[in-house]
Amino acid sequence: MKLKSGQGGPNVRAALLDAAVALFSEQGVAGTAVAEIAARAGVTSAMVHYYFKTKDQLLDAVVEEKLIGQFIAFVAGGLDDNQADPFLLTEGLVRRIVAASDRMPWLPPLWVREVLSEGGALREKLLRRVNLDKQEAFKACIAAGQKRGLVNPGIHPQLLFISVVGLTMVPLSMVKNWNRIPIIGNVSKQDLARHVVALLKNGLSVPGPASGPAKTRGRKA
Amino acid sequence: MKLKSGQGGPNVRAALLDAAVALFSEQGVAGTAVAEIAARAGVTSAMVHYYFKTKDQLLDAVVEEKLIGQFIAFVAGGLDDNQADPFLLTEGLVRRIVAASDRMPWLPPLWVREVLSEGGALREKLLRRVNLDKQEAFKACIAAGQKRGLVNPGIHPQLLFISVVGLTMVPLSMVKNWNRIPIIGNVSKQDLARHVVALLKNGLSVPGPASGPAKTRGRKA
Amino acid sequence: MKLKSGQGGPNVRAALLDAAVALFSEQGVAGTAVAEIAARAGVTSAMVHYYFKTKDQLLDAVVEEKLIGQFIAFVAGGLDDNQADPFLLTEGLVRRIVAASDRMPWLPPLWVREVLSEGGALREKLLRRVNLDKQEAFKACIAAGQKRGLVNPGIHPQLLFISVVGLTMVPLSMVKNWNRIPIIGNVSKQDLARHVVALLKNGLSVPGPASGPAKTRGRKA
Amino acid sequence: MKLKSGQGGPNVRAALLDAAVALFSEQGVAGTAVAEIAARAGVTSAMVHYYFKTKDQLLDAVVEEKLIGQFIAFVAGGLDDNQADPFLLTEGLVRRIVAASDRMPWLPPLWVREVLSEGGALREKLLRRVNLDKQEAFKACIAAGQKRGLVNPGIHPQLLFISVVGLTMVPLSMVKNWNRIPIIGNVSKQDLARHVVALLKNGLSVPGPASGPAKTRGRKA
DNA sequence: TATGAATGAGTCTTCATTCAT
DNA sequence: CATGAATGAAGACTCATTCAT
Repeated sequence: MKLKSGQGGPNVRAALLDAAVALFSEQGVAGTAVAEIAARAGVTSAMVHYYFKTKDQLLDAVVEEKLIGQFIAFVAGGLDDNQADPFLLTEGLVRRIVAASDRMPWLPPLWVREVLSEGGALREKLLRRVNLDKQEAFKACIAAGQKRGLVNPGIHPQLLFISVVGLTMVPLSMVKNWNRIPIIGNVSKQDLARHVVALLKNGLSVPGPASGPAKTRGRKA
Repeated sequence: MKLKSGQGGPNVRAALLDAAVALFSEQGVAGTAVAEIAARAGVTSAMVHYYFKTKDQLLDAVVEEKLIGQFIAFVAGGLDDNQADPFLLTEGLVRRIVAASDRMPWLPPLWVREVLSEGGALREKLLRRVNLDKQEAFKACIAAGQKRGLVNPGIHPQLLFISVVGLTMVPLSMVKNWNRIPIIGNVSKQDLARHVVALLKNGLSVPGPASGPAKTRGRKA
Repeated sequence: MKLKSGQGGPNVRAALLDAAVALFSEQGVAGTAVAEIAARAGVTSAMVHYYFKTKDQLLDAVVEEKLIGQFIAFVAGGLDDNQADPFLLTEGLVRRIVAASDRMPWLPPLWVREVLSEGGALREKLLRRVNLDKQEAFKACIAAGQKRGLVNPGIHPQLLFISVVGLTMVPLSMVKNWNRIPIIGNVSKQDLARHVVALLKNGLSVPGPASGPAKTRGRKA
Repeated sequence: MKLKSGQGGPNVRAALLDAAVALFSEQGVAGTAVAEIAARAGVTSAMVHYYFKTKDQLLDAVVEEKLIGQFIAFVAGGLDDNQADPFLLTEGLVRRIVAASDRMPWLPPLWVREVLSEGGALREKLLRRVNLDKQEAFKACIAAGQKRGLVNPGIHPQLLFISVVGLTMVPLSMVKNWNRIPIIGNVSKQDLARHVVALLKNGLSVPGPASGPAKTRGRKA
């Protein structure tokens, strides 16, 4: 795996970033030594400082190039259409996130631990850099849907985005351990996508004439 | 803040556990030095080893006494009734979790980072000790509801529990930062509870005669 | 084994000294924590300081009461007679040392490590307190024997005492491990005593008229 | 004393090993801090871990490179000849050990404290690695001598090797303090070698026609 | 007497970082 | 570009010692 001298350059930088996200995903940022990242990339820890100066700046690069440039770009890239329809937009978001976790299996654990968690090592860095327009548009789309009477008025448009994230990222971050947890057992990512889409699309829809589903089903039947 | 002698003993142990969960919640387990915990409790770091022997055993105590004894006991304690009704059961679960985060504000960030995250410092410890019967019963209740035609068949009973956790814990873990995130802005925990309950109860209900909510809105309009 | 309160007193002090020599023998002085000694005696480490003030003063007590009062007194006690005969004196010394190791099995390892070793924790303390008259007398007896033509003139009277110590204490300090060392194998303390006595008595005797023992014994016979 | 860069590397490793054996010899393994070793070699304590990873692995290196590679190799190297003659073999062993203590003055105290002592820090490590063939051959040579009627039958062949060690190592380990001990006083290593050789060669020889030297001298005179 | 609680100093070890080559 | 060597700061853990009760 070691890179031959003379070619290194950009290769090494990329290899270091890949090694970094992989290890951060498995062990967390605080639990990963710079030397481990270097070793996984087949170089010395001094090279990490050569390319990124400090561990903190390596984190900046991870945020910029991996989280924003790779993950967010991928997810946002598939949402440009259908911005009018809250249901299609939401479904698309879910499917893009699940699809992203196939290309970037390191992402969900890293995101849950270092972005979603208070005090996560990447949280502040990401918030400072990321463009929230897409989330703003998502919220607006939901809110508009509610005004048009298409969307369940009990939903908080501001909270739906984070709900989607929680519904997808948390299970995806545990994907490797699903079979170890008896309650979850044998489910696939496709099962997860279907489950979340079913829950969200039905949950977003306007409740039927009977006021509340829980209370009224009895009457219905 | 220093404790006067005569009250030490058990008090200090409890104070150390409290300090530990607070700091773990803010900085993560790996990012929290034993000395910080001690300082927050007003004692020397040697006292942490006096009461817990090692940092790892301190984590054991946190899992046993705080996560299981305090949080899980509290949440599970409120679910004994209504086990027959999937809707009431789910709503109750959500409300207990939100209520728990009032009494134990340190919990959600700690849970997201150290329990939900792969490689989280408390994950394995908790899985080894916790009793999963309640989760099993939850899954069974949902599945039974589906068989009786009361629950949305698109739902995966095995995934609903983790969905509830993701829907609640992730936003709750960011509660302190809600106002800093423009998209979320000014919402309360009560708003969150209402939102999640609305989403889940409607999402769990059986879709109306029209096949899918997303496809049918057209007709309405 | 725990002592009931109310009786403690001298019992505890003695138990602590016993525990100390046992542990020092097994783990060395530097490798033995005060708390271990206390635990072996069934009390708290604070009691060690109550009875001996500091670890260093505990060492003083070990030297005074165990090494001098117990071991040296025992060995010297058996040597009062036969001071005239170098052979009997030497044999007696060997036999007393071996006998002492039966009553005080902790002694040889402790002696080798902490008295014979340069920088041993008890070395200086012992040298400062011990009365060397007996050793002086031993040396004188050997020297006198040489002058009378009874003792091998190749022997250094000043070095014979330490030779006896080395010949006995070193093997005795390894007694527990003899069977683990294939070269030594199955020998008893009695075997050791016989071996050392044979070696010393013959070694001390005046070589035959033939110049070298190895080459000439043939001729004699 | 600090080493200028450019010569570092292997030099520092060797300097650390030298510093280690010197300090272990003076203060014992348990009594020597890693930082002391580093300081004596003119570097930081982190360098000890750079070269040896842990203190325990430093001990492994001491055993391998200093005890086995240096001392045992030196002593065994001089014994290849004369294996047939028990007297020459024994004398050679003594002289090699004494000669070794000139080149490696740190050895005898280290050997007595950490190899001969039960629970010594290097004891187990050495026993696990060392080749005991030479000792086996020594024992066999003595035993063969006995069968041929050349060697004192009172000697235990299995115990002679450890006797030689005790006779040499114990006094050698105290060499620095000889003049402080009045009984020993002013003797040189050469005196010691002569004394031990005289004692052993005569002791090994077959006792004269008179049954026992101690009992018969009376008659003689 | 005896203890539990508390501390401060010290030890081993890790790690981000630097630098000469 | 790339490395090996070196460091300083920090962290977990141990331990002799003290003291109020």
